[in-house]
Amino acid sequence: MTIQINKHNCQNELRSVSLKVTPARLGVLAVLEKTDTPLDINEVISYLNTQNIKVDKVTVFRIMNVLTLKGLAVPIQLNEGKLRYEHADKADHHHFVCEKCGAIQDISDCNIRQLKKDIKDKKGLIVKRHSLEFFGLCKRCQQ
Amino acid sequence: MTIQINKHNCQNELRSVSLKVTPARLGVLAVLEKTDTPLDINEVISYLNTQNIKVDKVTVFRIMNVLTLKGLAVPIQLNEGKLRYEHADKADHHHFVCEKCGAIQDISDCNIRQLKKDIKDKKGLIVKRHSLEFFGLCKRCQQ
DNA sequence: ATGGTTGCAAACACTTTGCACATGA
DNA sequence: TCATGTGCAAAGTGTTTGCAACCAT
Repeated sequence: MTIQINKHNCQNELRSVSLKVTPARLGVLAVLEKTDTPLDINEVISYLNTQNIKVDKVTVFRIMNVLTLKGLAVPIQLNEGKLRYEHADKADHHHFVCEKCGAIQDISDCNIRQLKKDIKDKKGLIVKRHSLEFFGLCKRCQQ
Repeated sequence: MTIQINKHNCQNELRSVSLKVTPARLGVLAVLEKTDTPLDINEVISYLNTQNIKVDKVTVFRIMNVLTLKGLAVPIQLNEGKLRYEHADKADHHHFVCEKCGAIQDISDCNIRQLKKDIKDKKGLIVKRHSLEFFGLCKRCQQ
């Protein structure tokens, strides 16, 4: 049931940006939708495999690029030397990365609007997007 | 004259963290000190070449790693798929990257302290460092 | 003298590209 | 049907590793 609904949503998302509906794209959108932490390419592929969707890594890279281009996915970088991706609908927050165990959790509500305004007023720069990531120790790793 | 002073400083910096003083390391520290924008490995090598310091790329990577480990340099990532480095003494600010021309400029005073405190109080996470980068259009590219 | 440092070759991880084949609309 | 999407091979880029030779202390 839920799967049907999600699948339906994903189809509409793809059609809304003039992309053809394929199993690989549906799977990628579905996992981005159902997952809370940003995923890297290998994690996406693992998920697709559990769903019996067989995709080449290159294809996933291409899907991520086109989803990013169309605004359905957002790439983020957590200083790992690789990109992770989130569903665009969830991308209005930031992340906390535990430096010890690598756990990633969301930090919402960064209230950075004022800062952007200052940058425009004082420096004349137009900020279109920003990245803000925190690194430290999660609860468990503090002990 | 200035060069002498800088060289002297760099030597002291290296000794203060128990690193041997070598031409390559002196050159790297010098360029990090004299440059305002964060540099990638190739830019560092180009500079070293202008100073007639011949170094292998691998060596520069190793120097960057050890300087980072010792706290003399700070790596930053501007969503380019590669690292840039700054001298640690200049690393208490953030950056603005023009999405059109690629120009990088400093944004100081991010006043993010309150945000860190909130994260600790509300979520119990200890933030040791953060990255905050802005992307948009610089003055010239707005026209 | 000797342990840290470097150069070179090779490997590694992530990502992109070219091209022929396959597939969705 | 036909533009678009995919798989496979290969290449590109950034980075790390192994090892022998080198050099700062």
